[in-house]
Amino acid sequence: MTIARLAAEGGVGVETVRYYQRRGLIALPERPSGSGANGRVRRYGADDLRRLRFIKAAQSAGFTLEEIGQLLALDATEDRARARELARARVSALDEKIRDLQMARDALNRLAKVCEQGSTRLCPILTAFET
Amino acid sequence: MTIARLAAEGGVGVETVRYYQRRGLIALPERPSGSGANGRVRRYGADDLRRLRFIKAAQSAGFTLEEIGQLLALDATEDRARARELARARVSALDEKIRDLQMARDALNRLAKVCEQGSTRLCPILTAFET
DNA sequence: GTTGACTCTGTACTATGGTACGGACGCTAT
DNA sequence: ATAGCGTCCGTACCATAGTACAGAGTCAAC
Repeated sequence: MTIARLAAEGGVGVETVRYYQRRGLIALPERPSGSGANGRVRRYGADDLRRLRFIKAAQSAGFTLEEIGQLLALDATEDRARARELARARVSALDEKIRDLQMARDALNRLAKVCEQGSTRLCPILTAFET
Repeated sequence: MTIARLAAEGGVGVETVRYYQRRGLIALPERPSGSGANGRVRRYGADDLRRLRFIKAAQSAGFTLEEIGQLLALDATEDRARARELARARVSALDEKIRDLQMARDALNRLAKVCEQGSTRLCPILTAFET
C-alpha cells in the first residue's frame, strides 16, 4: 500500500507517518528501483500498519514517542526484564493518573450539582477542587 | 508575600507565575509607589495563592490554560449555566479518558505477566494492546 | 501527451506550557 | 557603601507532537 493508504488505515495523517519515519518509529521502505510500473513510490506492508496502530495505542497509554521507540527496539530482543520494567512503571503511573482523574471528575460533578441547585448566587468554581 | 513565596506555596516556579500573569490568569498587583520600606516590589495575597492552586487542580482535571481562563472569568459572574456546561463536558471527557487508561493499564498488566512467565521467547510487545 | 492526484524531500511553522537569561533596580546585612 | 540576593521586564529558547508547504518527480486515466 502507499503512504496515504497506510495513514488512512492507521487513522493518522500522511504527515504524521512521515514524522514517525523521521523519528525512526516506522521504517522507510526502499524505493523500487525499476522505473517501470509502480516505479519509484515506496510501498508499505501489514507490519507497518501494525506498528502504526501500536504507536497510537501506546500513546493513549501515556508512553511518549521516545519511550515507544524503546519499546519497539525491545520487541526485537529477548530482554524480557526490561520490557516488564517499562510496563510496570507505566502501570504505576497509570494507576496514579486514574486516581487523579477520578478525584477531578468527582470534584466537577459536585460543582455541577451545586450550580444546578442554585442555592448560592455564584458557582463556587474557585473552590471546586478543594479538599 | 513576594512572588517567590507565592510560587513556593503554590508548588510552581517563579517563572511559571509570571507566565500565568502574562496569560491573564493571575493579576499583576500594583507596585507600591512609596519608595520607602518594601518600596517597589509587588505583593501577593491569599487570593492569588487560591487562584494558583486552582489552576494546578484544574490542569490536572485536563482543562487547558485557555479554559481555565474562562472558568476564572466565569467565577465572577452569575452564569451558572455556562459553568455547569463546562464542568459537564469535562466530566464526560474524563470518564472517557479514565476508561481508556484503565484499558491501557490492563493491557500492560497482561504484557508484564506474559513477559514474567517467559512461556514464549519474546515479549509480545507489539501485540500488547490488541483486542 | 496532458491533466490531476499522489509521492518525495527538506525545511519551516504551529500550539501548549513552560524555562532561561540578561540587565536594571531594590533591599538588607555587614 | 558595597556584596549578594531577590524582583522586574522583555525577549528568547525548550520539548513534545505534530502540521504545512514548496518544488520536484511519478503515475493513471482520459
